[in-house]
Amino acid sequence: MSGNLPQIERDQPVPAIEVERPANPEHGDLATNLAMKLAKPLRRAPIQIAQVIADELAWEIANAPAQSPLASASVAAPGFLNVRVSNATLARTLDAILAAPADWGRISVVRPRQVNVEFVSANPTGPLTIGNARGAFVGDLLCRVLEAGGQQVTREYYFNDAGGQIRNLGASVVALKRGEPIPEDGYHGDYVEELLTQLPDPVWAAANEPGVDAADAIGRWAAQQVRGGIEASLTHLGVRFDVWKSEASLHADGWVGRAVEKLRERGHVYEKDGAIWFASTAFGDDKDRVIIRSNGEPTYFAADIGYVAEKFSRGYDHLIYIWGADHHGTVARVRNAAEAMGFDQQAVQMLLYSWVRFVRDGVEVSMSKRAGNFITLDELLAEVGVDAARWFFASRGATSAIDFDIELAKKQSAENPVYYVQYAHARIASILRKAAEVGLTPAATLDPAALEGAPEAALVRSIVRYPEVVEDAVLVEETHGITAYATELATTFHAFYRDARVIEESEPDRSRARLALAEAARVTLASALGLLGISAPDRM
RNA sequence: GCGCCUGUAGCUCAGUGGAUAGAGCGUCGGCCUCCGGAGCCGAAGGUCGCAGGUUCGAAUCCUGUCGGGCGCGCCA
Repeated sequence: MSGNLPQIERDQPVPAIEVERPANPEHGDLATNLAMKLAKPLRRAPIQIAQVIADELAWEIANAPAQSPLASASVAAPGFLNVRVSNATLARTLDAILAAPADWGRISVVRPRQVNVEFVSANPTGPLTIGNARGAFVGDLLCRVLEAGGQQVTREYYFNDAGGQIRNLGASVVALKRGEPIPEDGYHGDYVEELLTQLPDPVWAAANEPGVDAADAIGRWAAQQVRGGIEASLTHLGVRFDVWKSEASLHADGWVGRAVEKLRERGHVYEKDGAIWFASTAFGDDKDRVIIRSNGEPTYFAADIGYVAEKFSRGYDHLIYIWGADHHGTVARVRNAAEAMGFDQQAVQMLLYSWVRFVRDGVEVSMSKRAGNFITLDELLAEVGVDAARWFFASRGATSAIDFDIELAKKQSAENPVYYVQYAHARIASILRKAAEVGLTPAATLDPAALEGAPEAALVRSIVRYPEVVEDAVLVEETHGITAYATELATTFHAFYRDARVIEESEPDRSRARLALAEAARVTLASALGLLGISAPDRM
């Protein structure tokens, strides 16, 4: 464009320009605000700049159509440059999808990292409840998105199986066993009675040996039982953890002590009122934090600090914590402690998911694990189904506060959008089966002319957008763009199905081209659902 | 009091400076001689909490303000 437009002065900052998909397809396949951004540095009207570029592109398309991926370029007020992609380009993309379906949607990795994602991390004092649900789904979905972006992800679960809570759980079981009332701080859920029925005689006998603290011993046994149940629940919803880390082991293996020592060496701790404090304010925190109590016991925060060091010792480039919004007060101190130990604070990040307000017929469900009135995660999944629950959480941003009406979810389960998407997938699978019966298979090489029809043009444009959707999801580390896209692609396919008859034995060429489009749509739906951990059934 | 999050259609939620603010559910009205009707088409429904500001352009950025949630332990 040097001949028609002035040069940008050397000291002028070059503005960031964007290329995007117009909301209105009539505007073209891609649009850019380039001309509007250049208006100021070039001192020209945006519409004029856009026209010069559009003319140049049009000249290229006319003179060397085989070299240009575009079919046309046009200008719209106040200075948008809109282009249309050629059918040949689209046809080649479809060929590539069918040739290597597993690679479709895979994006190029900029910088592969080892990432540790810690989530759920509920202590084994009872089964997982619906209160733990969002953390489980948000964490798993984040891991899937990170993996889609090429990161090496470790899913980690942190728990305390030795603290006062565990002892209280043990005391509750002991009381039931002895026919005594459950103590003040004890647990009352049905699962406590179940634990009692599972309690093996030898364990009970050993707990009652002289000199043994029965509540403590039974608590340790119960925690193990409960943890097994938690693992089973998580497996059921499709989340497997690579590492289960016990808080007690951090102390036993010396990580906590060494971390405190490290902070001391670097001059970030001091003593006051008989306790040892971490000077968190030096890193911008509101107040300093106790790490060793005046009675010599380390705080929970001390274990956190040791855990950071322990995690980094395993070679991770990045630590991510999935926490409920109520933990935001602890974010700064943990990151500050990491920095104080010499780690990069940027390498320690917390994703705070907002609270889910569980509602039944418009009335909030109040829960207390201790009092025993709670809904377990297993019960929720039994009511609404794993796929529907996954979709529910995947389609909402992690930080938005949301309502979950259980009755509504049950009522809507048959009309849940997840089934709409799965139905589209099953429908395509059925068409392909039927086509194969009459000897029709998807075309391996698509004729660009086959994409000229309106139904084909709309469907192919929806399909080829998929990698951008994945890239966006990786970038923002959220999944709701994927659910929205999958819904849109399903809608586009249903419209295609209505307008374009796929199986037509009298017109095998057109039929095979449409089968190729249908198959590409199916591959894309399966990939999008798979990314979310949701099944893509061939029949429903 | 201080800090973080949040306010978009009847409901649940998208929209990370661009064109006419979208989806699902719900409501109303249509569509089965034909590849799966768990589908399709159409309609109604919005002062983007409010008020200023920045910008060619603001739901989006800034300031103020009102409402909602959460956090401010030698608890875990």
